[in-house]
Formats: sequence, C-alpha cells, structure tokens
Amino acid sequence: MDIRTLCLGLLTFGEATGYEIKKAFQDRMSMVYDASFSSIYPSLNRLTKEGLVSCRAESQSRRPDRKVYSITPAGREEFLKEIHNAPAADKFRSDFLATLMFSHLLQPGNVSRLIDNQIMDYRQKKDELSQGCGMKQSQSEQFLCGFGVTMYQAAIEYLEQNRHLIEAPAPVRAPAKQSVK
Amino acid sequence: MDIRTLCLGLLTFGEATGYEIKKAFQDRMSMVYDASFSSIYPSLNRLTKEGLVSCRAESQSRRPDRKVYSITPAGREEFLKEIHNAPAADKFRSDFLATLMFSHLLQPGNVSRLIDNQIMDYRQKKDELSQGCGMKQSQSEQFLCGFGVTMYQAAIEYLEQNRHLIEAPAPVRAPAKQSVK
DNA sequence: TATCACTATATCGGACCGATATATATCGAT
DNA sequence: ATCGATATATATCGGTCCGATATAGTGATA
Repeated sequence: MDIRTLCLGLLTFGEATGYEIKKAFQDRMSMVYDASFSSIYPSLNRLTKEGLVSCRAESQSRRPDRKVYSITPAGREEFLKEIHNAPAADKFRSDFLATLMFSHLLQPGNVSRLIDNQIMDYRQKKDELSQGCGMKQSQSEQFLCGFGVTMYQAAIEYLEQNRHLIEAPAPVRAPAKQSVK
Repeated sequence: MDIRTLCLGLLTFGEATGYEIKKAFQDRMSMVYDASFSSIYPSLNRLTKEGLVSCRAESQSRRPDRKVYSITPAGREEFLKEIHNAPAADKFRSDFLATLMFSHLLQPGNVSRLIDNQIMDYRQKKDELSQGCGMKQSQSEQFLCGFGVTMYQAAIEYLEQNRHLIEAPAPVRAPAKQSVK
C-alpha cells in the first residue's frame, strides 16, 4: 500500500487539501503509517492526472491557491479494488533495539540510560495515544488506537521485566548449556 | 541509523561477505531491521572507500571473487561514536491496520477473513522467533528475541479480544457528516 | 536430468523522507 | 508594539532504501 493509495483512501472521508491530508496522517494514522509532504503532493498530482481525484483551486488574494481535492467515482472504484488485495507484512524498525544488539560495546551505565529513555518515550507516546482515543468517533479508529496503546504497554512491561538480562554484568564462566526450547 | 552503519556494526562480530551480512540481518536482526542487497553492497563499497572496512578478495576459479570485509580500527571508532547517539524513534507500518481504517468499505466477511489471516501470520512469526530464541548465544540476542515474541503475543491477544469492535455491524443511524479533518 | 535451494555478486527504476524554500496569518509573550 | 512561535499552504532537491532483475556456479533431491 503506497502513499498514493492511502491519500486516495483518506479522500473517501471527504475532500481535503494536501496540508489537511498530512494532518490526517498524523492525527488518525500516526501509529500505523506516516507520510511527508514530499510524498503527498506528488501523489495528489499523479492522482489528478489519472482522473482518480479532482482538484478545485480556490484562489486567494496574495496567497498561493488552496487546492481542494475530491475523490472521483473512478478513484473510489480504484481504492475499493486496492483494499481487497492481501496486505503486505508489517514493518517494524527500531534504532533503540538495534543499538542494544551492540550493548557489549557500551558501558553498563549507558545501557541503563538508554532503556530509561526508551521507557519514557513509550510511556509518553502511549499517553498521547490514549488521550486521542477518547476523541475518535468511528469504531475503526478506536480499534486502531487501542492496538497502539496495547503495543506500547507490552513494550514497556517487557523492558521493565527483562532489562536485567542486558544490564547485569555478563557471568564470567564457560558459557552454560542453554536449555533449548 | 542507516544500513551503512549497521553493516559496520555487524562487522564488529567478525569478518563477513556481503552475502553473509544479508544473512546476519535476517537471522539476528529480522525483527528489528532489514536490509536488501541493493543497500548492503553499495554500503560496503562506500565503507571501503572511507577506510572504515578493509576488503580481502578471495579469487575463486570460474566464479566471481568472494569479497571478505573486515572492520578497521577507524571503523570501530566510528561505530562506537555512532551508537552513542540518541536513537531515532521506532517506526512501525502496517498495511493490515491501514486497511482496517477503511473497514467500513469492506463486507463484514472480508474483515473477519483479514483478521483471521493476520492472527495466523503473527502466530507463525512468533513461533519462528521462539524457535530461533533457543539458538541464540548472547544475552542481547535473547533479549531482542524475547521482545519480538512478546510483541507478537500482545498483538494476537488484542486482535482476539477486540475484533468484535469492527466485526459487529455498525449501529444504523443517520450518517453523520464527516470530513478528513 | 530437471528442478530447487543456496552461495555470491551487482545495478536500475522507483518510492519515500528530511531538509529546505517561500509566503502569509494569528496569537501569546515581552 | 514588536518578536517569536505556531499554523496554513505550496513545492522541490538530494539522498536512502527496496523490489525486481540479471548472472552464474554448486550441491541435493526427486
């Protein structure tokens, strides 16, 4: 699912400018997807050329035109086709966890500080999301929101309960046999 | 943290070819990061030019040279500096959840099938990861692995316990006027 | 003997992001 | 009254990264 398709999808909720679509990405999809202007504006231009959206330019005195985009029947049809495709696998990237892969190159104090900060970050994101949850109207959005909160909570608990595994100094012995499975 | 830096990091564990680095990404970092050959090979070339890795070409009869890369002292220093930077925020993308944002455009049966498949996917990935967990030697890797398993488990449980929210038919009322804002 | 999976390299086109540029408007702080 | 921050609103450039594709030998399995 590319940004172009997602823009089309957001326009099924009503007409919008590129700027408003960017806000929609942040407000209702932040935990699931994000997109920058450098993807949104070209997408909108392409969708217009393809006839999947129409563009009404509101000229404003001494300001650049406000371009309001609406989805066309052809666009609606196209989007409907797209969301019936099997979704691609989730993608997750974490610089934090990548750094921890190399925790043997860091001082113990640094590892602890890293984990403390990450927990704080997760907590803050979870709180922001929780607050936003109440504002959402649709069931879909509530569901999405709840998913995000759950994941942050799980991450926080895991870090708290298992941080000792990489904070403790490595046992100086011949490596013990690990019980496989 | 870009792929180039991560390649440098993986070389702190020992010398490797580009192909082996790709395998390392899949075997020990899959749930945290991934990289394709189209990123790895150029990264290795650039690191060589920069003097952060050295390259020993093992010429093989009737096959392209096997290029074995090793990290240099300068590379080690550079990487150490890099992992002391504050890590960027996690990034998560889910076509599955994005699709669910538009579940009002799908038939209830399709939504259920989508969720069933996703749960199956998560279960499979979790099992693969669990199995791999036993094989890992270092505490860091055990920790990473456990993190992944925990997250998959949390996702599965959330989907199972909350799917009714979007599977249930929406209450039939006058449709409120919506906008993307 | 054919097919598959693995080792091993590399590039092209395209998707996407971060930084930057350009204006104006509004609102609170100094 | 002015200053800085934030918001509205557009758009592009350089660069990173991925998916698809190309090439080619080896060994195992069917």
